[in-house]
Amino acid sequence: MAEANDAHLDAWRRLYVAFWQIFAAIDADLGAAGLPSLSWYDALYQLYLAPERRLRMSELARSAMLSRSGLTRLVDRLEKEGLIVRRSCPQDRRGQHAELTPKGVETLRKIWTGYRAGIVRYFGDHLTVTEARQLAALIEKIPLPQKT
Amino acid sequence: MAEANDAHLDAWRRLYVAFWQIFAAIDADLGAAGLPSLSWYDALYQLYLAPERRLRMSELARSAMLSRSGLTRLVDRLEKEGLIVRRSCPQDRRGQHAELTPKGVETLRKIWTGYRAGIVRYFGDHLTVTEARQLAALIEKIPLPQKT
DNA sequence: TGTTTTTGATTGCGTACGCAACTACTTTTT
DNA sequence: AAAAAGTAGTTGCGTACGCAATCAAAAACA
Repeated sequence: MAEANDAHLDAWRRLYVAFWQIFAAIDADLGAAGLPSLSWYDALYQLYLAPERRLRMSELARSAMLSRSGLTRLVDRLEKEGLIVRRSCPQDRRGQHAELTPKGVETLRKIWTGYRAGIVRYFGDHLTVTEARQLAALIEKIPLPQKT
Repeated sequence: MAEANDAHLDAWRRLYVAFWQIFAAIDADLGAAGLPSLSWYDALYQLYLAPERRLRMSELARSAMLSRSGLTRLVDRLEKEGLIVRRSCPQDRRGQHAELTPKGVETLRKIWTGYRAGIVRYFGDHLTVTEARQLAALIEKIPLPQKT
């Protein structure tokens, strides 16, 4: 294990504060614009990326960074709004697919418009393209923690 | 407003995913070690930094990035554990100070031990000192959002 | 000075989340 | 094939949070 250098701790602390503030500012702007929050975006976006725009509940939970029970409730809310539908999975009768509806795609686009504006305003505007690439490259050096 | 360049959006997305995963991993390790979570650390640490180790409730709410009501409840829990005490403020009889107790300092140190280990493990170990400084410098370019 | 407005903190209420227990189904074992 | 173990998703319960309403005290104003 490397030494717990001050430079690392300092970098983490700055990142921590900046991230939370930016995140909160973006989410607040979305709310003020009458748009759903980022947890909805994350789930809808993962479905949008998936083949046939559907995922098993557990897969979606992992990619949306939620517990399984948390995801069940989030899917309940999304389904109540007609943004997704549950479909029982033919291969495994225990399983469910969450599938994006056309209305869900439309909502995803609306959220993205506001989300992108927030990213630009609170983050992108303050970095050049080169700096953004440098930042991305630094982040890429950090492996995602393994769930143990 | 600058153009919403792909490099910026890409950098944000990587930062977003990495931050959440690291944060969740650290918090999970703290929980597994029987230590309080990072919201406690944040509040206790802000008090630790403050002159006479006390702050007005509103000040603490801002620096701990919580709503006032959220902070009231957090302070309730911390006070119940004896980590802080409320003291009514002589200058303003509406006001309260939250003041760190010796037990609070001790708990802060315990959390920091685990927190630092998590930062090292999930973040610091994957960057050189130079890279950590570069990352900190990039983050510093981004101003904290103004509360509007 | 008395009244209105503002401010600091708390409380009621609703929302979102995780953990552990549960149900239903599948896979493995014997 | 029957029993045991494992897995997918949901539900009960407890926790943490924000918003809006509230109360007490201070500040601004008349």
